[in-house]
Amino acid sequence: MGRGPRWCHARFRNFGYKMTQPREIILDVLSRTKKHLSAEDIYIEVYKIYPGIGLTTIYRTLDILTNMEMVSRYDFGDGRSRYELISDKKSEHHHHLICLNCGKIIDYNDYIDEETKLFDKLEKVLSEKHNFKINYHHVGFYGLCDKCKSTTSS
Amino acid sequence: MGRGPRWCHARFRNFGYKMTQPREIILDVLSRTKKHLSAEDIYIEVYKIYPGIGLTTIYRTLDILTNMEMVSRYDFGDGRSRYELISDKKSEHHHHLICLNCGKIIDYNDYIDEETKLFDKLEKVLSEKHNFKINYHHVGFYGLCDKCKSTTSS
DNA sequence: TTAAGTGCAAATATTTTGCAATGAG
DNA sequence: CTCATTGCAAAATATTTGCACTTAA
Repeated sequence: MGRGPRWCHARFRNFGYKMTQPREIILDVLSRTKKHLSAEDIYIEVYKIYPGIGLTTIYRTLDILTNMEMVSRYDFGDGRSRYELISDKKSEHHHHLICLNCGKIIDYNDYIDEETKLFDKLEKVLSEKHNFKINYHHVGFYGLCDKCKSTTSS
Repeated sequence: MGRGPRWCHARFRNFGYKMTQPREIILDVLSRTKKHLSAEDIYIEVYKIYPGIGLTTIYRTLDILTNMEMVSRYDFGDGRSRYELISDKKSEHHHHLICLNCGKIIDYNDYIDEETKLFDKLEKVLSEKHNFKINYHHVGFYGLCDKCKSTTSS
């Protein structure tokens, strides 16, 4: 499935939104930098290309993209939301290890096939049972990373 | 494994903390009200028993309990952290469906056995591969609940 | 006795909102 | 043209910190 500028443009129109320069650039940043960006991370990247940008626009665009099911929004517990483009490609699907001490996030995709199989089943069962439309899922393992494990005394 | 006041008291001491009345009551609230409470939820409950309580103490105690691996901290994307006691009992283990529109959270434990089996394996592999100490994991399915699915036009 | 714990008030940090100006279609 | 979108400044929220007082051990 192609997801170029043309596809996005049409998709925006279908949802009753206009395609604008800030929105195009935000999408570009999201597609170039794959991993769990915060609103400010995105702001900084967009600013390099389009210094007129405001943080408000970042937040509002991310809301729209989440509604359009193009972006997943997740919070790893460091007090800010993180966003990623939702990918079709199996190879890009991944989950997270999150360090409770320093906030470091490690992506992994070991056993992703087995996970996918189970999750496909789960999504089907759960969405029927609870009459729930599932857009995406997240899996996170929380603990202490390499460094913090040896450092932390608390 | 018993987890009464005595067990907790000892555990606190082992970590170099003192057991205090606010902490006891917070633990009591957490054990009576199992599910994903926010700091303020907890504050309100504790206040009923101990009106001298301050929100700060709630936050500080929850930090300690997270460090002590007695509580899991999770953020469902509504801008506040949620906390639950980590349970040994398999029957209490559960995961979540989260509505992106209204924030409703549904607990489920269908296929928990299959999940558990896979996750035990994953935890072992991941913790070795990344030299990471895993305290707990969270699984969340994000989408639209029954009500919001039919209401939302956005 | 004394270091750890507490509550308050103030400080941070993130996200949201009101509003006048701008721009896409 | 017209209405959605934008950026700014201000507001709303959640969480953290400084500090003097209190308390468990």
